Amino acid sequence: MSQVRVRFAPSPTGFFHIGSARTALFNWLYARHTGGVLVLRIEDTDKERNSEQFLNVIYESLDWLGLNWDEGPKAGGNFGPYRQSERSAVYREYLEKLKAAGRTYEKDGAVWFKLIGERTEVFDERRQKTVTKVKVEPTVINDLIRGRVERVEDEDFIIVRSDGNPVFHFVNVVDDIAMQITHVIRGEDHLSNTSKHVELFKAFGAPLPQFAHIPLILKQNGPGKMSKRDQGALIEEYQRRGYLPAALVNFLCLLGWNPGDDREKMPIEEIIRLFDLPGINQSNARFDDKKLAHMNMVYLLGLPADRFVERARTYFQLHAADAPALQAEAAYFREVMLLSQPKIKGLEELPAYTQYLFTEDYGTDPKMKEKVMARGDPKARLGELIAGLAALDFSSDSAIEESIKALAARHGLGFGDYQSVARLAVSGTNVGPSLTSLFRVLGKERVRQRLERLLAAV
RNA sequence: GUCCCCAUCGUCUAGCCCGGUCAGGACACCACCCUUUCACGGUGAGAACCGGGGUUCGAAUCCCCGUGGGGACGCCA
Repeated sequence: MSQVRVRFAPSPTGFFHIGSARTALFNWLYARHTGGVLVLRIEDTDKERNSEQFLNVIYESLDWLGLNWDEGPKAGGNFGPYRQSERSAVYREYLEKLKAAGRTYEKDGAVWFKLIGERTEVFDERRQKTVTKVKVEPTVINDLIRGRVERVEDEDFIIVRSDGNPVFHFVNVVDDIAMQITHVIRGEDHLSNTSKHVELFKAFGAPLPQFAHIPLILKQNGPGKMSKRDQGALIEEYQRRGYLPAALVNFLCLLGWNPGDDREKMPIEEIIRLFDLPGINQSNARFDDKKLAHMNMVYLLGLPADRFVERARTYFQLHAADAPALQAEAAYFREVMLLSQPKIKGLEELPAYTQYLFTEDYGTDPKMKEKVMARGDPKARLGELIAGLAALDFSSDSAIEESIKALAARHGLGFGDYQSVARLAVSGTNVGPSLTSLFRVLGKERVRQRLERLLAAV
């Protein structure tokens, strides 16, 4: 059995979105699973829409997701060039083959591919024009995911535009032949096109690759497939929001594929081991950002301390470069981040979640303040805390807890009686790490200042 | 409109191929527990075989027809 060769063939005409990412991912998984080769081919035959900027988005997104390619731009290979805009010579050569075989003709300045069979003129209501139908045998494709699919391709189609540029169907097939692609793994939106492609393969006398049409990702709200304009569709958005690429990849794997049991969070090596084309679902999947967010949290929770701190710092640098957090000592920054790691769902919560730990200029949640001040005698508690502060043992979380409990006991109270007002004083809010951790991290002096400031304000 | 694909909780899905399970898990939602706030976590609840025929002792599972969803029908890819 010869080596598997698959390709991911994006067109740099838009941003890189979730659907493209999953197609790339499934090709990558299959290549890695079989020990085959992943080819990256840039389909930039449409000069009007092509752009270097979009091309870089593709490279960066694949890179971020960890989907490396074995052949293609930047990687090289024996079947290049890998940008279709640089392959005109190849297309000319293949076009000559079709011409020599009598399978083309010119009309309106464009080159058409000629089907073989009896021809009749019919009026097409939808397109409001007369078209030529050709009586041909149905094209059969044995799709690895869908099984046997039969479709009749009964109209000639353009393969070279009047401006001389070849179109998608033609270059796609020519390159799959020239690059010796063995498996075509692509979105189901191409299933109907496949009959055109099969006709071309046959006209070239080339062996058919195996086809595997994967289900589409539907937009979360409203009808239809996800497009680059939809909310949450772009890969770069997740990159920007500090999502872990491993979490996104894991999530994407589970959209249309599963290991056959209940496992969800899985190391990529395990996914590669189990992944196979026939295991892919046949039905479309709706995108669910809540589940993605959950997967991201699970990965965040599982990150080793150093890696989490590193990610956190990168996030701050990207989004809050002027944040006091980045001015803080590395050890302090680390401590605050590790306090936050088990509490947050995404890195994007970090700046707001930790802001009061890096500045004295933090706001107070008015609703929270009202609530806390309305219950018990918070001013008295504040006074007691300040008076007893010098005697509190700040050496560890448990020491702080014990000494506050002791202080509370002297007044016939419990820890809880001091908690909410103390938290309000040191953080201005009611969400955050445990109070003892906040005390310890802030240190006695800053805690004193904050307690006194609140007492003075009420 | 024509052609192609698909159909299990709100969502992602297991089970289907090789008919016999209280139709399982996860996200979301709700309740309770844990708790020093907020989360995490734990327990529990509610929640699905699209409809109709057929085959069969027996159908989520096999077949047919509806219906619904999706896609394609460009000198876009």
